[in-house]
Amino acid sequence: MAVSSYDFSAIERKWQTLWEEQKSFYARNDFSKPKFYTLIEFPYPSGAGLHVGHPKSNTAMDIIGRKKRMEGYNVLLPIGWDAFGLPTENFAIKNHIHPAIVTKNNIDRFRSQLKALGFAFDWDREVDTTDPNYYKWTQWIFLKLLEHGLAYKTEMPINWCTSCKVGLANEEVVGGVCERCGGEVVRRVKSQWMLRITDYAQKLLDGLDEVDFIDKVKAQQRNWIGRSEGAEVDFALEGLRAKLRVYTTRPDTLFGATYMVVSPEHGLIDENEGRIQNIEEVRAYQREAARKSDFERTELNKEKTGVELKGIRAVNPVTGGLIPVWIADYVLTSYGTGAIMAVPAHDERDYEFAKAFGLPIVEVVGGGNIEEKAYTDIEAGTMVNSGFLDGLSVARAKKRIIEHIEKEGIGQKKVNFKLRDWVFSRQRYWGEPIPVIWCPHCGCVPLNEEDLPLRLPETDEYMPSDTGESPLALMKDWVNVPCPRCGAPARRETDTMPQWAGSSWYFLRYADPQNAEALASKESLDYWMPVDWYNGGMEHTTLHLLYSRFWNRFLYDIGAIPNKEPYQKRTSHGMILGANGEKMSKSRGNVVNPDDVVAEIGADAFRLYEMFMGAFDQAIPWSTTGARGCKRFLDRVWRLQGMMTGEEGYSKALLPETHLTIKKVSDDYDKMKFNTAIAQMMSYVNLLYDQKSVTKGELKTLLILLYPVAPHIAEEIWQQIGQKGYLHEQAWPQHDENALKRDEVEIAIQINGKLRGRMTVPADLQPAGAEEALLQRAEIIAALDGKAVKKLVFIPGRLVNIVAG
RNA sequence: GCGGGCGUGGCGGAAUGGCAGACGCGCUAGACUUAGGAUCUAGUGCCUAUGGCGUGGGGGUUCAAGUCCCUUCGCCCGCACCA
Repeated sequence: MAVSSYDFSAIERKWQTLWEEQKSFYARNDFSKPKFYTLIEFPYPSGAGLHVGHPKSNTAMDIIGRKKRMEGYNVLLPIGWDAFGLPTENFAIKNHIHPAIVTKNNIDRFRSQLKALGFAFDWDREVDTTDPNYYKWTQWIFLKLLEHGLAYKTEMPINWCTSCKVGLANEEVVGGVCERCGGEVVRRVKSQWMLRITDYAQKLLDGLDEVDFIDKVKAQQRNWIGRSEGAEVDFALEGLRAKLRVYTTRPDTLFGATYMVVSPEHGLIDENEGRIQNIEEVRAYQREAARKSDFERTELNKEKTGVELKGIRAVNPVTGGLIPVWIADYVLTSYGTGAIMAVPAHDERDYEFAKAFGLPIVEVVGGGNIEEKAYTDIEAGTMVNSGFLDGLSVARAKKRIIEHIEKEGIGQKKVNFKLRDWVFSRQRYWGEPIPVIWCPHCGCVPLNEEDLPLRLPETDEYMPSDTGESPLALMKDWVNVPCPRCGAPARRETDTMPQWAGSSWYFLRYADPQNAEALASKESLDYWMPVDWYNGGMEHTTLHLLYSRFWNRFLYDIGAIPNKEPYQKRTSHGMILGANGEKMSKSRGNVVNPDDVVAEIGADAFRLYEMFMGAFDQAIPWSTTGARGCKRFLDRVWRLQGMMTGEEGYSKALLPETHLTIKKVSDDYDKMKFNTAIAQMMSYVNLLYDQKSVTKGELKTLLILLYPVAPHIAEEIWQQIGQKGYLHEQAWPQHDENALKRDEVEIAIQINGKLRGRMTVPADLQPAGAEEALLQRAEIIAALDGKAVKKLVFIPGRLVNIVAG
């Protein structure tokens, strides 16, 4: 072994084996100790193996967990596999290997890669979403949702990925294309299972006030839920009994509603086909809108299009005026009532539409210039041309008009959400079967709980079909079963659940992963939940995080679990970019393989570098030389052994710096400021090298501080210098505030705010009464250079600033 | 358009309103070496250098501004015809 370097591969293997044999990091079922539940997002075991992004999140929570353990907590840091899903299935189809085999191989590879990085996982609690003992409970939760009316099947237009041949949730369509494969997404009407997450919109919004999530995550969740307050108002239709109901957030502008618009899919057209004089034109417009994918429909949103429904006119309920009704695709069928009252003077879209089609624009809020553009300010402006609202502010007018319409029985206050129900079925093989049976007599019959799990049938026929029917439909033996209720011949549901299902409750299973009687025992949930600290990627903020909060809240509401919110604290790590500053991808050729890094510099240096690269939540490019620098630092720590004196305490010369290092590293770990914690340790080691010696006490403290980031080398040196026991059994060191104090400090001398010199003064020198003494100092007289002193500001320990002229 | 964030050396980045550039990378010179992606020592913001200028630009508050306020430019992320 070279003197200057340490044999990381032998050392890392040694400690990993020992930790595993001794189960050093397994959570204890000792419910009397204070607990701390740290969670990372369980990985999807893809064929590509571990990505450098995984260790970033894992190392961070490993550091937090190891430190908490040394502070006396019973720590749970579990790991598992989110293993159902399309990429595995696609790989299986392409290579003619069963998805279960592909999954097993991928998991094995991930497991060995993670073990090689030395994470302090509790490997006894591994969960796998594709294990029937696990998905039994995913299916059980589905049955509960069904029982409580939160799961339903309906015909609806869905987002259909033409490449994956699968329906997608709104959340899975990004920029008009499939989030997974980038394929074109079109709308197709299909019968789909849906989960009524919209019933939980308000609860999911309110729950955010109770948890400690980083602001960015809270903001994105609020944005996605999209609560708005307004009113629903009925507009009478000339000569018809039916009314046209609209939703508006600006009921105050009701007097300015000069026309109405319904979405192309609105029922008004079919119901009044005979009355519409230009029905041909209207039908053509509908066909055109239906043909467009959502992507095209939003892409082409620059110019407003639409057709007037000739023969249909509405009555403005406050002015009594007759106003035209239009059909246009800028009105969405999926939001509000699918119909709007258009107030062109005070809404940009209505303004644009009115200009395009020459519709009247009536100002009802004064303060803007509606000749130029719509006036949308709700803070300023006074009502005009609005009868009994004239002279009121927008806010007051809103209250008054709602009172009015409620009294008149033509509408009421209404809250709306942008959040849509969750499209929950997939027409694919590699997912949890939905445990219901369709009976010609009884309809939709849920399986009995004792018949769970409903296992995926063994088959080689798992290709998706263009018709959109699940491959499971081909398996006659499996599909055709008697109805559990009446015994008549019936068929199983052949759709499977989306990948989000298994990940929506896995954090609960970790509390008690072997339980066959319940998703987890009450005692274990009472003890472990909620998750104290959950770190994951920003990309899961609107999908996984919202879905899992929904399931957790539902399970709480039915009394299955003890806590409302699953995660007490949520943080997010920044992406690791390729060396060229771009996102890592195979096509860009800038992917860094963790195996290669571990082979070159070892797991400890790899972990250290990922924590040192920069602020934890920022996106930062990878640097191979930077990673080597971290290896260099560990070599320097290794060589401290040769400079060690036998003294158990701290040397006097470095006493303040030693205690400062304890304080800074401890505080910074807790705040996830890993980069500055490591920088402090580097500075400290540089100082030890300057001294050319280190006491045993100092080295021991340094090893404990370094241990959460670089556990293998720390344990090895600990043993090499003759320490008994293991580092993870040690108590976390405390700093002594008194020891931070120095006798003398060097402060800056500023004249008019500019640096003009330095001097050393007693550390306890206080501003009161110090001015005279300071002005006698030779350094200050020199810096003043004869100028007259006007004012003196002394900041102890920092500087003295003299205003002079 | 709405929401969130960012702008500091050649690079990654540090800085409770108090000495800008900690720490690391890279680079330069030297030492030790048969050798060096090893180690050690010194240096390294810029410039017309005993001084001056510097945290995207402009203005302001302050004894003191990367940090606070106003304004402007640029970039990134999320959502987006949500009435």
